[in-house]
Amino acid sequence: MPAPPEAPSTPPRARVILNEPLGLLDYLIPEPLLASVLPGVPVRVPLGKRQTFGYVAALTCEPPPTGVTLKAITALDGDRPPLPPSLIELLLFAADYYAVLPGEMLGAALPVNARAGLKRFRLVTPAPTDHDPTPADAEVLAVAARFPKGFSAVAVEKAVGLPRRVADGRLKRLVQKGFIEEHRERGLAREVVSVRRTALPAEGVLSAKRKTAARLLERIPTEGTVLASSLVEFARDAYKHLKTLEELGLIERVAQTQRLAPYVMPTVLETPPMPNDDQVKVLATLSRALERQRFMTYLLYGVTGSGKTEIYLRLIAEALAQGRTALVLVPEIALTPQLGARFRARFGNKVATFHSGLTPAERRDEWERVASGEAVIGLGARSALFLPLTNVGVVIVDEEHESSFKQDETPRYHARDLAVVRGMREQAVVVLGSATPSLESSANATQGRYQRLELPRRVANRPLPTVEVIDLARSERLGEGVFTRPLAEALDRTLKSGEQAVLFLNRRGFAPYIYCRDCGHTFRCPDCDVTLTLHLKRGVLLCHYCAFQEPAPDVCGKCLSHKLAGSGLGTEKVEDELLALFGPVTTVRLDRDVIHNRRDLERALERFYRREAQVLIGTQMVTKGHDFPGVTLVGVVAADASLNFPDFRAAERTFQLLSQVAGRAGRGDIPGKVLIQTYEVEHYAIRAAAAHDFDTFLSHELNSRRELNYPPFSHLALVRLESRDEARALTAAEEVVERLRRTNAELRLGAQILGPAPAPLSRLKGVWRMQILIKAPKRSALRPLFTVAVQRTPAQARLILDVDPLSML
DNA sequence: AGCACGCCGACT
DNA sequence: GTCGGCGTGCTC
Repeated sequence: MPAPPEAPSTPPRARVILNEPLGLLDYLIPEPLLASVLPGVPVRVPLGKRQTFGYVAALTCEPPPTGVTLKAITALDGDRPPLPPSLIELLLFAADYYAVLPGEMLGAALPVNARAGLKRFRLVTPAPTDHDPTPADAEVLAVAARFPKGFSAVAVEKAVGLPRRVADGRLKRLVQKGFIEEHRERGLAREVVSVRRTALPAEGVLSAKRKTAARLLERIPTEGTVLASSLVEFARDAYKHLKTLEELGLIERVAQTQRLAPYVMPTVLETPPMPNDDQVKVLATLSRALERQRFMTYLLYGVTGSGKTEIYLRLIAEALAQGRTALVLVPEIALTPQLGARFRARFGNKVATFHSGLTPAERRDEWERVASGEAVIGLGARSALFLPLTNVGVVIVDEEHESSFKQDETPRYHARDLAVVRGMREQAVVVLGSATPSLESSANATQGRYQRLELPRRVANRPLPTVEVIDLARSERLGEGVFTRPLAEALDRTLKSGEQAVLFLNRRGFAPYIYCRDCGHTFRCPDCDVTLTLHLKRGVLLCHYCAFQEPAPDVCGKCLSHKLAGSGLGTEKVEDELLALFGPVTTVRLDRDVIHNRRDLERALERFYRREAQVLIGTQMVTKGHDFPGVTLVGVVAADASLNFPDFRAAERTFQLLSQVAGRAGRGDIPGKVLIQTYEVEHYAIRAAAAHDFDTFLSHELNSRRELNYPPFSHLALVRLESRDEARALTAAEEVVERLRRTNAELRLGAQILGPAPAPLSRLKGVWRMQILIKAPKRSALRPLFTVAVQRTPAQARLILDVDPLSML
């Protein structure tokens, strides 16, 4: 038989990644658009009966799948800038790696998350009488009743533990029946607002009362315009004050879709400090790599206070000189105004900052400044990974061990890992910096995939603090037993000499556990599988997972006995004890009880920095990179809480926590001292942290991981099934585990499939949680397992797949 | 997001 | 049989 003639060349189609939870879909390209439809170009497309938008991912000539009639692209989307094709490739890689739909990945990458629930619902009162709620209705209505201010579809999905589709369907029916009503949140203004001076302020117009407005006015140049959003950094409610200025006739608003004038940086550019010998050495290696323009990942192991930021700044300057761009990722909490200011002091308006404190409009502004090429340095938390930079020369992930780089909702990507991938695709120099690198990165360095660089000394030759471990089992305790004598005495000396101290404890509240001495009854959350924590000042028992609270009881709920006792301790009790032992000490507390947002955090840190308080008491928050020159003593009240965590990373996290908190001591001229109270004086994580000995910790921990076949010696994935109904969660989990086991056997993947078992937190917010852990010898073994796990969500349960899980609670 | 379809138990 | 109620699959 003669070979079939060459198929007539089909016109190319566009393979589009949509802003919808969908895979790639193909569209015909209308004749006039043939030349302009290229990878990265934004397009409007029909989808079912509506229009949506997406970005061209690729051009293809493949025939469409049978039974599909292709629709055509409606138009180019003129409202959006194109995405760099390399970014689209990254999204596709990530979608595959984390087993999510490409469209879900795009949703996470765009600056204003269209899915974030603009549509909200609220309960109609009184309830309509022409319908009776069916059982399915009642389930959702029960949830609705908990959100008097209104709720999103996502809230129902989470609270009821149903797949999104089911939740949506039920909500729709409830709206039809009149039980709930829909209200839309105000849409985003599409325009970018700038302001311009119109007159010089007459004497006395800006009265003393309008201090903030006056301050803002100073930031507005006499020539040209400045973005309104850029002024938010000088006054939280800048928009309000601008309105005042406008009413006074001092400025006028210029609304536009494009910015006219670049944001003028009012800060004085700083003179870079001279690098020390260690820094010079590290920089030499990094600049050589940058010059060669070949991808390499460096693990920059630099002790706390060793001057990593200066390395970053200089390396970025070199990249910019090459005409390339830079991406800098930092943990959310580390992105302080000081850090932003330090970058802007060097690079002015070339920096775009990106963090959760921005309003949606501000996020879009910063994103578009990058897309337009005006900003060439992207500095931000996790999601800054997706800033549309082109020609990236440097990728930096600071504090790379931080767990906040992993997103804890779908898509559950790890920004550090994807940053390395992005760097690879851009032939960039990637720097992962940390004083306590993660085991994964350390192992990569040991195996030669990354190159390790070191900054072993603090700047200005400041010594590392001395660390002393105090045995809680043997030491004399004072007062209620929170402080041992050595810690109390050290605190006393510090306070008397007018220096500052940091007290760290991993738990907030007063007592994490209340029980009845007569019958043993414990007070537990009705919706979660945890004990309630006593918060004495607020007079409540509080659930730290769902915010359930009830008045602190004075009788046992079961036997009515009055003999209630608290067990364990939290930051509130530490503060109490401190005041009881030392009298009037000024303190700042730093935990979620007192700190509700960035503003609170900044204010509290500022207060301590200015030495308006002598002791800083807090949870994890105190460990993160703050620099307080006055701190000479750090006390870890109890290291055990973190060590006894039911998770294979407990030792690693403890080591990191202790090292980081210890790093807060002695950053000024007086050397620092650290005291760690613990029952586990012999534990290697504690001993190594006390000795500032990362390498000993690393080899210990690697041995233990190898024995138990945990990362970096295996690849993990966690499948969780959630439902309000315990039996449904279990049945669903059993169904999934069966599919996984069969595929594992059939394809001889050699993975271990453990479970189903109740999650360590077996119930949260009324939702039961069953989980399955997959341990695979090779990454490639996971892919087919993901496919069968995700292909069909079992009835009535929510399936969550977490690739490379960081927390298994 | 919006629609088509199929299943199931209840009712004509 | 048929209908309302409900969950699921698909969208190029």
